[in-house]
Amino acid sequence: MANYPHINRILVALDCIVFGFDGEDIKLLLIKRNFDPEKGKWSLMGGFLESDEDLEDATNRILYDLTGLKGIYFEEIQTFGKVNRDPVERTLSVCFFALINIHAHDQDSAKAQNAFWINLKNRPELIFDHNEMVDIALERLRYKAALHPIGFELLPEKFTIPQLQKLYEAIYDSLLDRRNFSRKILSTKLLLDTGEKNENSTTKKAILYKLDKDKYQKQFNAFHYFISDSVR
Amino acid sequence: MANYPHINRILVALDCIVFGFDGEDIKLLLIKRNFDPEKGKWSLMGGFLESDEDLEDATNRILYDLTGLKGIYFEEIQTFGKVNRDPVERTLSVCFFALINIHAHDQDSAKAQNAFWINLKNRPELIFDHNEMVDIALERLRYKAALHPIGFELLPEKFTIPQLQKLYEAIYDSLLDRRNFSRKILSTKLLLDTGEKNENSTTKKAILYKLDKDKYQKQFNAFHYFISDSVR
DNA sequence: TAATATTGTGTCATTAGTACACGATTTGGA
DNA sequence: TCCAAATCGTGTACTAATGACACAATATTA
Repeated sequence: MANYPHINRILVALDCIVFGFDGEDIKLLLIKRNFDPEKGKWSLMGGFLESDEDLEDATNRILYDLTGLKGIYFEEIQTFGKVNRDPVERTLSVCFFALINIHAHDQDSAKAQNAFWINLKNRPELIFDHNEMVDIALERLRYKAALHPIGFELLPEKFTIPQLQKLYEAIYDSLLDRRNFSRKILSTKLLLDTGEKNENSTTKKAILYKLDKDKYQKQFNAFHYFISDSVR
Repeated sequence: MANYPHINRILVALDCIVFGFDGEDIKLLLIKRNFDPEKGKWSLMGGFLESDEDLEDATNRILYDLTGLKGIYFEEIQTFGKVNRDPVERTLSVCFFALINIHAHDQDSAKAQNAFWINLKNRPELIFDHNEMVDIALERLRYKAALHPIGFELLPEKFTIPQLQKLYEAIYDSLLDRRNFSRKILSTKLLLDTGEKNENSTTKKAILYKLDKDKYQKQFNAFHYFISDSVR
C-alpha cells in the first residue's frame, strides 16, 4: 500500500474563516461546538481531508455543508503545523478564508452546523490556534482588498456606492472621504449603473450598481507594481 | 494512540523554490534526482514532515540541508493537495519559496543534495506538479517584491543602486528607467551610504549601499493601501 | 414647507509618477 | 597623453493621482 516506508502519516484538517458583511460590520460565521473535543466552546468551521478527495474539493465540501452555497470565493491562507496545535492528536490544518453575501447563505445549513454570525468586534475566544488564524485571515483580507476588487464578494448583486464605502470602512475600521471614495471606485470602471435606485433608503435614494463581471475577471489579478516605470 | 478514529492519515511533504540572483539573472536551485522516484529527472528540493517536527522547523531543516544557511528568508506559498499529484502515494505538499544571496550558500551542502543553480529562463521540466509550483512562486515573488523591500534578500550585504536595478529588471523581465528607479529607491530611505565604491566596475564606480535594517524591519509590513484616504 | 439626512459632483492644491538631458567618472586604446 | 565609450549621479518639466473641502439635489418627516 504505502510506498514511502518509514515515514509518518499525519491527520490533515481544513479550517475556514467565513467573512460576511451586514451593512454595518464585518461578521464571522463561527461554530458553537456541540461535539468533542472542546465541546461547548467556539471554533472555526472545519473538517478532515478525506483520503480520496482533492484539497480544493474538501474546501468546497466544507463550505457547502456550512452555507448551502457553491462557487463561494475562497483563498488559502496558510497551513498550520505546530506539533501540539491539536491536543487530541497531531493534525495539520490547511486554513483558508471565504467571503459570502451574508443574506444569500442557507440558514438551515448553518443551523445544522450550529453556526452563528458573530460581529468581528465581539469575537469570542476560539479553540486551539483558531484565534491566530482569524488574525492572519483579517490581515490577508485587508491586504487583498486594498489591491483587488474583492469586496464585491461580500455584497448583494446590486449595491450602492455608499454601501460599498461602508464595507471598506468596516474592513479597515476607519472612515473614508465620501467624495474621493466615489471618484476612486468609479475610475476603476468596474461598476455598471443598473438604472435602479435603492428604495430601502429613507432619504435620497442612491444609484444601484452591479459589478461588470467581464472586466472584473480580466482585471482581477492585475495590480499596480511598485516598480512600474519601464523603459521602451 | 490515534484519538480521531476512522480518518485517514496522509503523507506530508515540503517543497521549496529557492531563488537566487547572480547579478544578471534570477536562478533556481534545483535537484538532479539521484534517487527514486523519477531518478534522473529534475525536481525542487523537498522532504517529508517528521512526526515530532513543527512545520516551520521542517522548512528550516530542509533549507539548511540544501544551503548550509540558517535564518533564510522564506514564505509559504500554498499547499498542494490533489489526490494523484504524487504517483507513488498520496502526498500533500506544503510549498514555500526562499530567497538567498547566491554567493553566501555552502557549495558542499548543495553538492551533497546534487543541487544546481539553473537560470530561470532555461528551467527544465520538473517532476510532478513542481512546474506549477515554480510558476506560482514566481508570481508571488513579483507580487511581493512590488510592495515590500524583499529584493535585498537576494543581494550581498553591500550593493549598488545599478545592481539593485538589475535585480528588479530580472524579477520583472523588463527594463526600468535608471533615473526614476534611483529616485524611487532613495525616497524609501532604506539605503545607507557605506562611503565605499564598487571597485569591480570597469567604468565609473558606483556607491555601495547597505540596508538600514531597523527601518527595514519596521517598514516591512507597511504598504500603501488602495483605499488610504481616510477622514479625520 | 422647512428641517434633516443623505447623495452626486466639482474645484483646487499637493504629491507622485513619467519622460527626458546633462555633466562627471573611469578605463583603455588611438 | 588624451579622447572615445561606458556607466553613474542628479536635475527639470509635464502629467496623473491623491487629499482636502464645498455646494447643490433628493427624499422624508414634522
